Amino acid sequence: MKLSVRGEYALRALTVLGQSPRDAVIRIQAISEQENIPKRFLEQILNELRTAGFVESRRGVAGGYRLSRAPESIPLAAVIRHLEGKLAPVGCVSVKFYERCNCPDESRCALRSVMKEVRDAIAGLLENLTVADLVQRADALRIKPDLGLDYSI
Amino acid sequence: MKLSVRGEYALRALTVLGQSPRDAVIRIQAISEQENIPKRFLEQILNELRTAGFVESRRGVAGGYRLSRAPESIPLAAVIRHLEGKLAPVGCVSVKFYERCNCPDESRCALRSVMKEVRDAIAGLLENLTVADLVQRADALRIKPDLGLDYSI
DNA sequence: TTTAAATTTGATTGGTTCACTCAAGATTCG
DNA sequence: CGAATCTTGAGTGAACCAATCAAATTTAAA
Repeated sequence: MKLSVRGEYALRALTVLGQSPRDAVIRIQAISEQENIPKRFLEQILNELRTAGFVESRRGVAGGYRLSRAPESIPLAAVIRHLEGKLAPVGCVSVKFYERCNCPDESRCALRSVMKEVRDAIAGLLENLTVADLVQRADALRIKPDLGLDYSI
Repeated sequence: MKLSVRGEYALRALTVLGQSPRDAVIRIQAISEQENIPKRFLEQILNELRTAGFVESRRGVAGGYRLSRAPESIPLAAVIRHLEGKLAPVGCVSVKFYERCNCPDESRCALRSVMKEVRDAIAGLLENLTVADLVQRADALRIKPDLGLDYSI
């Protein structure tokens, strides 16, 4: 899997919506500023999320976006599949976006058998994580930031 | 991670080389025919693999390519990193190709924490699999093909 | 020593995707 | 009305991808 900037912005935006009260609508402008996402680009992305059914919008002066379902029922895998396509590293091992490859015999392709494992590892994680998990992690990280690889010698 | 056709061809070619006696050189033409890879493109790819140190070549009428190290000591992760770049789905969680992202605070980014897990799952697999595993699987699959999703109702 | 077979090198093509911008329209509320 | 917002579709410049091509170099065999 590879996440383009578009997909990254989408998931960050969904996290913001998930952090807000369920019925409140949030303006694009607000998300754009808070998350440092180009506004015009975010308009486009939120619109895709709307047609995909993840969010709903309200127009006009008191308009904005909100989640259209509970954050627990929006798996990250579903969002990524809508915006980026397959999770699998190659088409010939994708479950939802299968495409035949040009190797002489797919059923005896060693590379394919390895890539299947990679796909399963990725999908196994992303099917079970939802927007609610993103929200929960954001909360946890607010208190205890992940300093990750930033160690000093 | 995403594997482009280039990387896929590279790994298939390495598998062929791994299947042959250690000191034999194999012609591009032969690999191209056996694996159904465009010859001109394969030339370019094998050349990259050579400059990266995975294979060595012999020129002239009895020329060809062979692995430059034992297949057990060529991890798939190393090959993919050379040809495609990072394994991680986003730059901000990549160990070898880190790049800062534009989120307001990386150490408190929920998405980043999720993507880290994805990266670890991918890298955990690909660091431990080598060209020798590809060869071994190819042998196993020759006898017992993987019929995978091709079930009939 | 000639010649054919092979790799080597580097340029280039045509197509696609990416990240982003812009402009004009539609909707809602005060 | 009019201001703020979403909606829609088009368009741009850069990068990337898969593949091709031409020419140079190397080697072994005849």
